[in-house]
Amino acid sequence: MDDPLADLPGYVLRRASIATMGRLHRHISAHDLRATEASLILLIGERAGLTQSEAGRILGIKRANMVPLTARLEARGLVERLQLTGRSQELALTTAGKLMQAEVRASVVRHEAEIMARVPEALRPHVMPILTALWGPERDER
Amino acid sequence: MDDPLADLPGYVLRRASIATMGRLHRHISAHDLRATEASLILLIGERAGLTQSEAGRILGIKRANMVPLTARLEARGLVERLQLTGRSQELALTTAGKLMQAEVRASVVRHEAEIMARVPEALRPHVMPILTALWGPERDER
DNA sequence: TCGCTATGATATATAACATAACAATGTCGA
DNA sequence: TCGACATTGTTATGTTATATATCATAGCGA
Repeated sequence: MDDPLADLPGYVLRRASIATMGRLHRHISAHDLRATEASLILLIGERAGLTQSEAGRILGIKRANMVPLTARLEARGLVERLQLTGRSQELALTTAGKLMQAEVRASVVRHEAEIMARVPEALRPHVMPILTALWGPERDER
Repeated sequence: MDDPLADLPGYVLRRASIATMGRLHRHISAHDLRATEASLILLIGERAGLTQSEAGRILGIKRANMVPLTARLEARGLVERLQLTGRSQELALTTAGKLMQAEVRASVVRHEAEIMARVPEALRPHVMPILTALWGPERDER
């Protein structure tokens, strides 16, 4: 097919991300979870006691969009909201949630291994530094 | 904030893609174009005579979703559809479309330079090989 | 105490993607 | 040659992840 845009880093980055997300979906759809849901479960598992807004800030999800997200996970009995003060609430995994988190983590580990396997071995050490640099805030480089 | 998922290549890839798309948007919104529209204009400019379905196949956009996309660009006088045979139609840039394509290309070139500028110089040669590898085999099937 | 801000929530809009069906039109093999 | 099949463009519709604006309430700082 020979895509004439294939020499544009931004374009290829986007295509790589879409392709990778598709592969991730194949892994975690077995748990009937979406990528955002899986990321929230992993985050809460790693940092119990987070507030809903804090979690959104870390994952780059707006406060308003966190509501249906956590509501779904709560409805499935994976996450519970503990009233912290009057207005904010801690997120925590239920027992079922912790089980799910372990399974998701295993799936993700497999997925991440598959990602790295696509990259020629000599380039693998450079993957994270490059991706992190592309993510990062403005770079104050010389 | 210290994102505990920041060591997962797939997650960082997605965040990098989102951040980069946001920066691209800042560039091309000056032309009142969305990223998909810009990519289609660039593609047609580079490969005049494409069919609507062919363009969709290259860009990874379903045939059904190409309809409103090309319709918008046609309504703005940037793209025209030439009846090729009875059922398929060539896409081509109008004169205004060619002007737009040149402007978009300039914006994209600037954007791509900014992308590479984020990466430490020593790693830059590895960016495209890595991203291309992550994009995967869907691409190199002829 | 009073005003500002943060939180969770609601309603709503949009972009980008998906699927299913359809008519019209090509193509190809028997 | 012709009939079965595949392709194209299209319409309708649904889903997911975004975004914004607004609100009541609750906590904080001056």
